Order: sequence, then structure tokens, then C-alpha cells
Amino acid sequence: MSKYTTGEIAKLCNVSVRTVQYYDTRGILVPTELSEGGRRLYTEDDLKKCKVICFLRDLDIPINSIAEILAEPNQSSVIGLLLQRQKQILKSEIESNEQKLQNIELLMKEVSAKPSVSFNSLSDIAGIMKNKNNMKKIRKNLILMAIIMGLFEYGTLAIWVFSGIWWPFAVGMSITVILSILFSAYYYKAVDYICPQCNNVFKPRFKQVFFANHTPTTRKLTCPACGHKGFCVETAAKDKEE
Amino acid sequence: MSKYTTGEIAKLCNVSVRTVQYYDTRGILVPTELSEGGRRLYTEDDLKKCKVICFLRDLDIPINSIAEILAEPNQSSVIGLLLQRQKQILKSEIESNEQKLQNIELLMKEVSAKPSVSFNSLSDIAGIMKNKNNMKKIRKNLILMAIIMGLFEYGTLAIWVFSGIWWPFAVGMSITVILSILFSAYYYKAVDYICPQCNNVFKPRFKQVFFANHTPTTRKLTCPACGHKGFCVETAAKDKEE
DNA sequence: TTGCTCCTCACGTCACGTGAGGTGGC
DNA sequence: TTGCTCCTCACGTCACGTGAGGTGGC
Repeated sequence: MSKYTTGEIAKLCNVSVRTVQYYDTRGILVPTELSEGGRRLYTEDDLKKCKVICFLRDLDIPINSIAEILAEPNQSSVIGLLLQRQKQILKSEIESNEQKLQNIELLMKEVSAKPSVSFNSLSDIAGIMKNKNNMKKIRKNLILMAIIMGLFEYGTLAIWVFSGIWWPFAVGMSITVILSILFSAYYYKAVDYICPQCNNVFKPRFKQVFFANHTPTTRKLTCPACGHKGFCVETAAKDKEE
Repeated sequence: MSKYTTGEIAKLCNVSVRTVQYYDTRGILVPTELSEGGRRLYTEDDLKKCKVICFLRDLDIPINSIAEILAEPNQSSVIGLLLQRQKQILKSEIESNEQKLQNIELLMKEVSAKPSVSFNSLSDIAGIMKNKNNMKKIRKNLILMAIIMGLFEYGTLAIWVFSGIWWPFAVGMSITVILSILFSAYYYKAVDYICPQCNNVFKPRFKQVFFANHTPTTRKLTCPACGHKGFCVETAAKDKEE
């Protein structure tokens, strides 16, 4: 049976000589034999092993994990777990990168709208963007809760209509009322308003907010600083959101 | 004007004290003042600067690039270029991660189909998957070329019909014929066949392939090893594809 | 004998995390 | 005086890349 040198293994697996040597020092691909001069000699099986290692590395599976598989007597279950975990890791990486991409695109839009941007002026833009992201989160939370509550209501209502059992609906209705109050409180806490006249950021009384005329992103309020009465833009409150 | 300590800056920017210190040693956030005891003291402007730095770091922009922005007199253009480049980087990272995710899912399917998988048996699966990916690439190339050629043909045909100029169509047709031959040659070179009887992998004569009965992934051929005549599955040829 | 390949140190990468051992500031 | 915060080394992380200086193998 012919032996492979380090360079041959490297070429056949499409990696550098250094990488093959490194896999030896890490103990995941120890050459079967050494020549008299101290050169690494690999067998056909070593080549196959190296290909599998490279295949797993291409999936970003760390060397330590590969070593774990090789050490374990029950390889099958370890492989399954590792793949499962790696899948999750890749998914969350994709998600976070997509979030970053969105932010970059938003930032580029803001930047291109101005004639010139200095490092310092990025501070304002970053603030605006953070705010937008926070508001998005807050609204997403509310919509999610509203949907869950809605489904719950229709479900219990359906039970009432089709099987005549009325108390789940009554209980659900009570819970809904209580939760609605909690959600309003959450929203009230999470959101401040900006006066369109003097740009003052303020948090009005709960009653004022609750009964005010409003659009999806503004509310008709009286500014405590300048007394102006008009539609104020919502903004994420500064303290301890998240 | 009040001064901030390292810990305060860290808390307000949601990073570790070590990170703030590190930004000092890297020269992108040098404190305006030092106390008598050698403690870092930051101003309001330093705080803003740190927030921008953290904002850019959240987009995975490296510290060296941030330093470049700060060093450059014309910050605006550097910022634009950096954002553009970071966008590309994120996009390609997402793409490569999605590719990896697809491969993991494919691998998990193959693995779960077997009662037990050892490290060594991954070699075969890896081979199969590499092959599938290669065949996908080869087919994608061909389809892409076919679409381009088709559009070209219809375009020149339209010119002929609507303006009476016939020679672009004639020239296009000639080119198409030549390219078709080249594509056939490419496909012939890139693909081998597997005998369903003896699992021998072989490359038949061009003529045989060209005129053979076929489905999208198989072709009716005679195996040179066992003489069996039947539908053989296509597989990516081993030599120097890619 | 001449190239070419391979060998072993050993430092560099990147953005910090994590102690150790000491001190400032309220 | 007692906590708490901050200081500066200095090593560790991760998977190699990149020389330097020396040698094996055809």
C-alpha cells in the first residue's frame, strides 16, 4: 500500500501543509508512520479521515468537537448532537447577520440623505436607529401578545358556541381585561413622546396618553415644556428598556 | 462638566471595562484626561464617541477600519466606502452560512436514514454530498447558459421579424450551434456514469452519450465492465472539476 | 550536486476575557 | 478603615499563516 506525504494529503484535501501538520499536533490526524528522517507518512485510511475532517471543518465544526467524536465510543449519538447544535449556531448567525445587514442598509440611507457625514454626526444617526429598532421591538411584542390573546378569545368563544361551556370564555375575558391593562402599562412605560415644536422629550400622565387622539406613531398631547398642543412622535423611553 | 470613569463609560455603552481600556490602547478612544492616580477620565464627547464606536463594532466593522475613519480628514467618503464593503462582507457571510446550513440539513437526513453512523462512514456520505453539490453546480451552469442563449436567439429573431434585419439571427444561430457543441463537450467531460449492476464508474464514448436514451439524471448505456445495458446514474467526474 | 519538500520552533492574527497583584478614591 | 473600582502586566482564545533556519529524498 502506497503512503502519502504531508504535501500529498494537503493537495488531495485542498488545504495547506500547515493545516495537515496542525491536525497532527491537535491529535485528530496523527500519521500512521514516520519515516527515518522524521517525515509524516499517511495511509489511505488517513486520507479518508482527513477528508472527513475537512468536510466537517467546512461546516464550521470546531476541532475540539471533531476530537470529541473521535474519542467517543458511541460516535453516532455525538455526531447527531453536534450536527443539531451546529445547525442552531448557523441559524442564529444568519439571523444576527441579517439584522446587521438591515441596520447597515438603514444607516446607508440616512448617510446618503446628508451632504456629508463626520464620525461625530454618526452619533445622532446611531441614536435615531437604536430608537427605531427599539420601537420596532416594542410594537412587535405588543402585536404578538395581541394575536395570542385574540386566538385565545376566539378559541374560548368557539368552545362556548359549539359545546355550550361558557366559563372558559368568561375566565378568558377577565384575563384579557387584566392583561390589556398590563400591556397598556408596559407600553406607557416603554414609550416617551417628542414635542414637534420644541423637540422636548417627555412622558405625559398615563390618563393623558390613554385617552388621547392618536395615529399609529403619534399622539395628540400637550408639551409640558412649551405648552404646545399637537401630535407628538413616539420614541423609546431611555431608561432600562430591553 | 462632569467626567466619566472607565466603569461608567462601560456601563453606559453596554460593554466591559476591559473593552474600554482596550480601545484606549488601540488609540481609538483615548481619555481626554488622566487623574493624578493615573485613572482614565472621559468627557461627554468621549462618551458619544464610544457609543458610535460600539455602534460600528455591532455591525462587525473592525477596529482598524474605525481607526482609519478617525485618522482621515475626509471622513464622509471613508464611511461610505466602509459601509459599502461591510454590506458585501455580511451578504457573502450570510450566503456561505446558508450553504453550510443546507449541507448540514442534507447530512442530517442521510445520517438519520442509517441505523448508526461512525466517523469513518461519514466518508461515504461526504462523498455523496460533494457529488450532489457538484452535479447541482454543473446543471446550474448549463441552465444559466441555456437561458442566456435562448434570450439571445429570441432577441435576434425579434429584430428580424420587426425590422427585417436578418443577419443577427443568422450569426446568432451559428454561434448557438458552436456553443451547443462546446456545452455538450463540457457536460460530457464533467460527468461520469454509474452502472446499476456492478456499481462501476465509467465514462463512455461521446457518441454513445450523445445519442443515448435518457432522463434528467440517468442515461441508457452499456457498462464496459460487466456489459450490463441499462439506465446509469450521472455523477460528477472526479478529475479537476471546479 | 541541485531543487523541491518537509521538519520544528516561534511569532502574528483579532478583540477582547480572565486572573494576579497592586492601588486610588469615597 | 473597609469595600469598591480601577490600574498594569501577561497569558489564553481559535485555527491556522508566515517566516526562519535547517534537513530529507529523489
